[in-house]
Amino acid sequence: MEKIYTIKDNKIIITKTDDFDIDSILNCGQIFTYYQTNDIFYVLSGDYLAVIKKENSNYIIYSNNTDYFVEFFDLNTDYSQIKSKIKKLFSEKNYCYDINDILNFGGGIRILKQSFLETVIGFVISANNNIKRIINSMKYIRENLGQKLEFDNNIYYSFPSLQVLANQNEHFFTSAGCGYRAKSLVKICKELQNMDYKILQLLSTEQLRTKLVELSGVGGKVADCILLFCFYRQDVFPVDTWIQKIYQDLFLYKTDVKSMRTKLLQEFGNLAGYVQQYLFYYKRSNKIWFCQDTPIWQFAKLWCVTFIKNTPIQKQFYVL
DNA sequence: CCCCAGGTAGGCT
DNA sequence: AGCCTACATGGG
Repeated sequence: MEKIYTIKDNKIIITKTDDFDIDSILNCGQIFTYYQTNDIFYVLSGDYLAVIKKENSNYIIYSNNTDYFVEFFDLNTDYSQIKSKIKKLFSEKNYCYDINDILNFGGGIRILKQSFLETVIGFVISANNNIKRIINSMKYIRENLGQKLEFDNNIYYSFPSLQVLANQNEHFFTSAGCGYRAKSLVKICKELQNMDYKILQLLSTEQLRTKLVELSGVGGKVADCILLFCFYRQDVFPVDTWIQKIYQDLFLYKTDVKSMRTKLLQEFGNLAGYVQQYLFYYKRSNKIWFCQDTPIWQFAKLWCVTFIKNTPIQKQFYVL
């Protein structure tokens, strides 16, 4: 395997940018704690900050904990190999998606290894919510409960400890813009106090999923996100509204979420997690104009229906 | 003013 | 067990 990075003076230098695109990594919906000014990206995780700049076709990652971010950005995994496996898998099927186009667009995505607490809170807030609002809520939580820290002249706030979070009432989370999820958040912080990340890590994916679903505000989809973005389990396929649309594109029929998950898992096996991210990012970019549920598709459908309605011969067969 | 957003919980049959 | 719906809140 070709190493994609080197470490020099506490900086991580990413030299192979086919497999690392910071914009895709952050905007593919797996993380809610980052921001961007001009061409500089700031990524927050727990107590640490990473500042990422592009210099001479390399990425430079400055951080107060480089080892942490090597793990966080999953830099020791060979994504080229993963992508060629996915290409091979797609070439054996006849989906209407072009895998080369998908990987051309989002091939720089990496699955992050995020902190347990932050991932759980973030994805509980994510339920029936939009990404911008989730980001704002997470920011509010940091800025009101976290510690004020500084790195390289950048002021930022750490993510609060579980103990601090568990002391908050419903009103705090409502102020954070969490809406009706505030109740679940108060509950889950207390429930998390009886859980040990180190022990959870040892469980099988199915066992761990069962445990996570027992938490307040965590259903199947959120559990799958936690399994993927925190526990780095690849044998999960979070099914959200976007994946449901993708499912129809791929298999040409609708079914319930549980069946979709089962089918997608057997379709993609231990590549499921990666495939899910590449597909999600691609679909959400609105690059797929020819498949179902896109504006062009709906326009075409409307036009066809109108045409049939207005055709005299067809009129007698038309049943509302 | 409408609709939607990385769904979930609780009450219903 | 499986379906149905309310749920806050800001942005388009």
